[in-house]
Amino acid sequence: MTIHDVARLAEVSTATVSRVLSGGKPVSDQVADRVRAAAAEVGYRPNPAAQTLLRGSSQTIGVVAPDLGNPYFAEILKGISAEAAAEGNHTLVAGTDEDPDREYRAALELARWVDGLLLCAPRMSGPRLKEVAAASRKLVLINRVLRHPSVGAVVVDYHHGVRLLCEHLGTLGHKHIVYLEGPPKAWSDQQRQRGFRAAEAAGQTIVRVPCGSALRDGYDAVDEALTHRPTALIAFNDHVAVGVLSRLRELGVSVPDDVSVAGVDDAPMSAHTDPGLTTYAVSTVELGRLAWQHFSPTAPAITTHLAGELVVRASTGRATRRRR
Amino acid sequence: MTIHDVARLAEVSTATVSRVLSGGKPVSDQVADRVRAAAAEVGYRPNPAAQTLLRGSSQTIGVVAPDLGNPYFAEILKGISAEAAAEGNHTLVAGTDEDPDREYRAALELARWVDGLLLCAPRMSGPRLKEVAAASRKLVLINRVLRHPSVGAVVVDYHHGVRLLCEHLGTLGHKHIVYLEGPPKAWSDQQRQRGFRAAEAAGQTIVRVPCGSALRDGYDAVDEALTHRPTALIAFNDHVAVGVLSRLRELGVSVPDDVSVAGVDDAPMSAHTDPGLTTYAVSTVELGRLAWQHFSPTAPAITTHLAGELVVRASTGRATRRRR
DNA sequence: ATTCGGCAGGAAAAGGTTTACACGCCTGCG
DNA sequence: CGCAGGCGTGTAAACCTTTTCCTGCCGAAT
Repeated sequence: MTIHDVARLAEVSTATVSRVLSGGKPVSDQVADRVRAAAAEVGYRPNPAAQTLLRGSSQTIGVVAPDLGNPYFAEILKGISAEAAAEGNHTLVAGTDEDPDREYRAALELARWVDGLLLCAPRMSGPRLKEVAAASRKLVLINRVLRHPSVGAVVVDYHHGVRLLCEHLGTLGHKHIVYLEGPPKAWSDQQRQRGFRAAEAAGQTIVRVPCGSALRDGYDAVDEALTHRPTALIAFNDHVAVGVLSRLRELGVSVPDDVSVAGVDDAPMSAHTDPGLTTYAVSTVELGRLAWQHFSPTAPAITTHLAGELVVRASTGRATRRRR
Repeated sequence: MTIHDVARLAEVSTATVSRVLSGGKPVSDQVADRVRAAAAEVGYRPNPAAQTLLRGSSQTIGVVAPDLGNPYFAEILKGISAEAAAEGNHTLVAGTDEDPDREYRAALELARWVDGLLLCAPRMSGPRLKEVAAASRKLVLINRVLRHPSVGAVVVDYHHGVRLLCEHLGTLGHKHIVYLEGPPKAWSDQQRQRGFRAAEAAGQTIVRVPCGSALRDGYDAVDEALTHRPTALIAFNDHVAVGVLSRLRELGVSVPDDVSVAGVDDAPMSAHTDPGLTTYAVSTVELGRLAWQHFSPTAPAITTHLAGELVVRASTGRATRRRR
């Protein structure tokens, strides 16, 4: 089952077998046919480990994400792995369950294997991130920036997104808004916070309630959020917002009549909730495509900014007087 | 950055370095410290390709799924990769976009790399599946059975699930049910069909409407489904059912007052739709755990059956007279 | 005192592939 | 007719690690 077996069977050298199958220098048709026949007969396929060892490239990229169950990351993974597969690359994946420490270890571990590493929304500290950058041949970040000469990134402009959402709500008369915060270490949460500070400067009241990034987090945070008597809720992302809608329905709070709800990201299901979710729409397809481009050997180590757009659906409406 | 550099720096042989770092035969403390210091100084980490070549094992499993964006597969991937990571294994992933041909090629490709291959709901033909089984060191299937002496599988009892759903609907007086079919090649769809045949034998009328496995498929299939004037709809899975609910809402069809809706799988969001989705609940955590167990070298090549349970939520109610 | 056993560490092979270099033959040109 | 060059093929090195086998040394036992 090795190249030697094929060579012996075809009565040629291993070099010739390699040339026929991997296409190097020209080989006479007669010999090539014999080799191909022999290879087919024993069902020969080259050993990838040996190829990797020699070439120094595994034709593989690594993807690390905080939560593979989150549709946002699942979509990104789907996109990037499709792009990779189209060019004959493989995708090695690791979930970290939002644990910065596991994330760090997983990244270092994968770095040795892969040609390039994609870190989705990394939570680890800056110094550790630089360590990972040094350990990996190519590092690309999604939704995190890092001042480093060899690291590419593609980030969504959440600052802009939050401002759009707040302006939209402002136009509808909302002055008291609760923001259900994402994971504390998340860079993308900090970007949203910047947007909220701008909204505060513009006269809106923003109350921050700790929450998280999962559906269940949103569901659980609603009760506390309502104690602040907001006229509108903005969730860290759409996944959270779905949980929020669900809990509000349970409590008999009407959306958007009693309270408006908005999310961020435009998850696939967001158009299908009841009511449809107003959100800041980001194309995960585009995100995956841009991230993939950063892996090209010639790609410059720059940060690409990706703007989304406001999608208004039925979950936001005119502000009514504060409840209770 | 190779073991030779460390050996030279510590003034020992490469064999000793390997013994210190990978723990083989005993090494004197004095030498061991010198090696560890040298390794730390140059930040040495063994080359995984070389280790793989030598050991014949990559400490990696491969996962192939029809659609990584489908929460069902995303959850399974999350579970299996977590299990794998806990034992120091990596996860290589490939999406196939429901294309049996790409699935076949991806499986063969991955088979050379990995210690074990997990095929989620494979759509490829039986003969091809056997080919993949022969090419891989260990093959485990999810939601597909194959008569083969070395292939393990874990399958959900969809036949049972559909019968439970139909009985539940029967109790509520439903006699005219539309089933929104899954992908034609899917084994798990055929299992559901068996369940429906049992329901037909019990006197219910089942009309089959081609649909698919994605949210959008459900949304698109509703209009045709309604032409059959059913009192209840059963979707291939919950993902599809969410699309169904959305389209019904758009059409002003009330659930469950005008028509009942049920899904299969109990996706994370199913408890949070409006109305909550009646479904046949399957634990993806359990599914992942069982699949992982099959990768143990001592695991027998058997098919494990996993039963779910009926979860009744608000989307199913008493049958009313047929609309229109 | 000599031999044997045990222990620490070194040399070298094996794992499978690709590719630079070398070699031989044939052809074409001087 | 002789030499050079090109084409097709073989040989062997390189990629990096682990592990087997072996060597040399020291202490203990006969």
